[in-house]
Amino acid sequence: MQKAAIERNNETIAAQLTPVGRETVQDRVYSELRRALIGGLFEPSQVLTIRGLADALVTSTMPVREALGRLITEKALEALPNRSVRVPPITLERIDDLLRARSLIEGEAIALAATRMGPRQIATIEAMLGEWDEMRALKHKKDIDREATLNQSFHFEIYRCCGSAVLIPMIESLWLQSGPCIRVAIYAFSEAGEVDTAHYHRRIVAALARQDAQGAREALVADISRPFAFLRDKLQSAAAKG
Amino acid sequence: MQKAAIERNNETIAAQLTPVGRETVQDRVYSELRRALIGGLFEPSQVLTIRGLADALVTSTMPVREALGRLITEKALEALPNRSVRVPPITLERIDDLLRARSLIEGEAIALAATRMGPRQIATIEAMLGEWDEMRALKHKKDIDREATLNQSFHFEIYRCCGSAVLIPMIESLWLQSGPCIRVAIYAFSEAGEVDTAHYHRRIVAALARQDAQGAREALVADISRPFAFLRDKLQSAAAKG
DNA sequence: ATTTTTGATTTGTGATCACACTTGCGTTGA
DNA sequence: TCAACGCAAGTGTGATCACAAATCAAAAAT
Repeated sequence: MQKAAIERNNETIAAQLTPVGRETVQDRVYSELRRALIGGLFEPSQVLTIRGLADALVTSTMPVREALGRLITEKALEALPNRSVRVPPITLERIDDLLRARSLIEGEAIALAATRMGPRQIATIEAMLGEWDEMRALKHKKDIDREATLNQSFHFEIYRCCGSAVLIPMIESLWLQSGPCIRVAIYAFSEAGEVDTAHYHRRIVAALARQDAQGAREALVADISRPFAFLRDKLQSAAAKG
Repeated sequence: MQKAAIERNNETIAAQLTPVGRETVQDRVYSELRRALIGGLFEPSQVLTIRGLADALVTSTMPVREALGRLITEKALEALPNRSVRVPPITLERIDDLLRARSLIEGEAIALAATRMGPRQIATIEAMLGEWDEMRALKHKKDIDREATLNQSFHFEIYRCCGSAVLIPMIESLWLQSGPCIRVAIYAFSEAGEVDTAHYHRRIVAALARQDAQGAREALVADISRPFAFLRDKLQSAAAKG
């Protein structure tokens, strides 16, 4: 009985191989739609059809309809009484509502993270700061997508440190809901002279580095408030006109 | 052209008829599973199968699998790597995590509601208080289900007044997640000499009646903390033994 | 006696089909 | 000219089937 030897051999193999994983089609569809939603690829009020998405994603309707159902329950999409689904329209109340919820929950998450982040984690997000500057220096025009992705990574790298398995999915849901709104604001931002986002991120990192929970919370709220405030003004002036 | 007359006739009919609604099977399955989860009919760590539930609910697998998918995304259920689904197990960290999130979000919701509830709404929840006392007086033994239902109605009647379409679904998700845990505590409660829940509810109503947002928040946190604290102790002593 | 292997059953996933409802457009009627 | 009707294309929902992976139990091997 070479049980120990076999065991040891298996462990050696396991150490060299990387798990292949078994992602379902539905998972891929869901992830793809999430990415599109957070990235603002869909416009508010846009109607989505199961067969249309299935064609676009080159699958059958089955994975798509389940993914849509999931997105509807987290309020990333909206089920109309006609049984068609659309991305929720932007309203003034919704903007304020989303900002309030995000300030509350993401504020709490970063406050928790402030007391739990070690030098290792601080270094990670500082590196992202550098990456950000670098990207800005090159000043590529179409990097608005990369900017959004980096911004997302920066925030969630912090939130992950809050140590709450309950808060993080809620934050993801909030990003999903505010994605289509935010993107509208971001586009407008880059046209109207742009503010330095990196400045806000630096304030956040500074507060986290000195473990200042309250300071981090305030810096974060300032950061996420900007696009919402911008969007709010835009909507109000549009309402005044029309 | 009797257009006006026809219009009037149609309105008369519409006033007498009640909309029939068009609830799908999937919606019914979803609601039923939600009810079971919040009510704690499923035990933590219990594994659920699609075909098993479909048989129990007397439908095909299709509506069930979509409902399960939705419940998984809101963390009411958990997808194992084996692709089977179970109700999440209770751990100490999870209990603390859930209590913190609920205090934060439901606390905010009740604080908002405190400034928005009119005499009409106050009267409604006061009536529920009376209903509660009445039920207690009869002292039916098996009314633990009704108690839970009434408790739920009481809380959500308040939350509905916070005027946030974003916070309420999150609170529902939190109840869904803590349902299985809470029920364990409630059962233990009713065996170990029970505390007067109505007392806590009265404190909440009193604070709301005088529009005391901070007082209402504190009273609410005290209310929802009890079962969690109880469960926490129970789990710790069990861990000390085992 | 313990472990491994083999085979049968169960389970989740995806595809396809049938049906009912909605929508859009062209025709018919006043 | 315009509203009402009717037909056709499109869409969501539910049922059923095929298949692969997991689970479990009995049999075989060590």
